[in-house]
Amino acid sequence: MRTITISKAATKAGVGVETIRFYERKGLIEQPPKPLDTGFRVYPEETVQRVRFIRQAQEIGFSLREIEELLSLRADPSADCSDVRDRTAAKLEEVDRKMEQPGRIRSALNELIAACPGRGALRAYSILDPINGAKSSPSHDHSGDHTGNEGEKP
Amino acid sequence: MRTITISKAATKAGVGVETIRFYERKGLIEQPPKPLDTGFRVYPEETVQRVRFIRQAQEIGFSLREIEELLSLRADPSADCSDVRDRTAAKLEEVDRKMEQPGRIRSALNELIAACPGRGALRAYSILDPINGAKSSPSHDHSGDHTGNEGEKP
DNA sequence: ATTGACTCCGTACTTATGTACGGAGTGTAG
DNA sequence: CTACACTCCGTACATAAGTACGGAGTCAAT
Repeated sequence: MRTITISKAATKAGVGVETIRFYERKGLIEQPPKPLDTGFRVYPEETVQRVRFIRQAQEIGFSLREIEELLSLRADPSADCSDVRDRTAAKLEEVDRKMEQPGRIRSALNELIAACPGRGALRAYSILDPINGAKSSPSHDHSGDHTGNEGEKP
Repeated sequence: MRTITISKAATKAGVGVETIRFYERKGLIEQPPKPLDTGFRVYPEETVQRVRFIRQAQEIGFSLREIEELLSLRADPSADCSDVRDRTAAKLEEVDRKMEQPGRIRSALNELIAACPGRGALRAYSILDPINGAKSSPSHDHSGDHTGNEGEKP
């Protein structure tokens, strides 16, 4: 198996050496073997993929703790399968929930682009409008919305 | 226009009072008028939507700074439309990029669920495998991948 | 008018996620 | 063998995003 040094792994994964060590301390990547003669870490190439996964998962709003959970999901003969399946399904729901919002933002941004160059766009138009389902009348803002979540203290 | 107090706004938006004040300091929500007699902030209901948008955008990995940019995208007669359009298009790309990764994670999770209950699953199977396009042979791992990003220092 | 909830402000504390530093050991090209 | 890059470790520093605190003013009900 080809192995690489920490700086090579870091470069390939697009992070700093310190970040690798940080993830190691956090338990996100396994302590690599450190041959006794040198004491230097040697990494399998797989580690690079792991670090890249971590960065990408972070980009879409997963915390390191959540990413650790994602990475711990494994199906192997020794695992409690129904447990793994449950936790995986939970994560799946989370991901699905995460995908809804970008969709809304996407259409809002598209509407914004569409609204912009048109000379007829007389009223101010922000990204929040399509999201909130704004009416076309700027004044007389009947904002008594019923989006649930009426947490008024008793 | 119906107005509400800070604690009501916070409750409706599902955040703490301090968070509202924090967003205000950061410029994410406009300083609401504070009538001279009382000095207490009065919020339009719209603020609640704005705060909710902020939280949702955060969930999918936007920082407060990025969210401020999103919120500043407005089409109105006084704005430089082509500029707004460009910035909006840039954000749109960013959102699209963000949506790719959850898709990959989604299928990886699904594969994991599928692989789990099957008795035939002899080899360990983690979320990284489908993402990295793992082969079925556990040993003889030819990991010389060419995912670009060869940053080897000269 | 007193009480209890709410508000103000500034400042300090906390958690997550890295980054940087410093001094010592290691490995290698010339 | 020397110079230079790379590695080790622990600790300190940095930034983002809140969260909590303390003392003082305000409001609404009793």
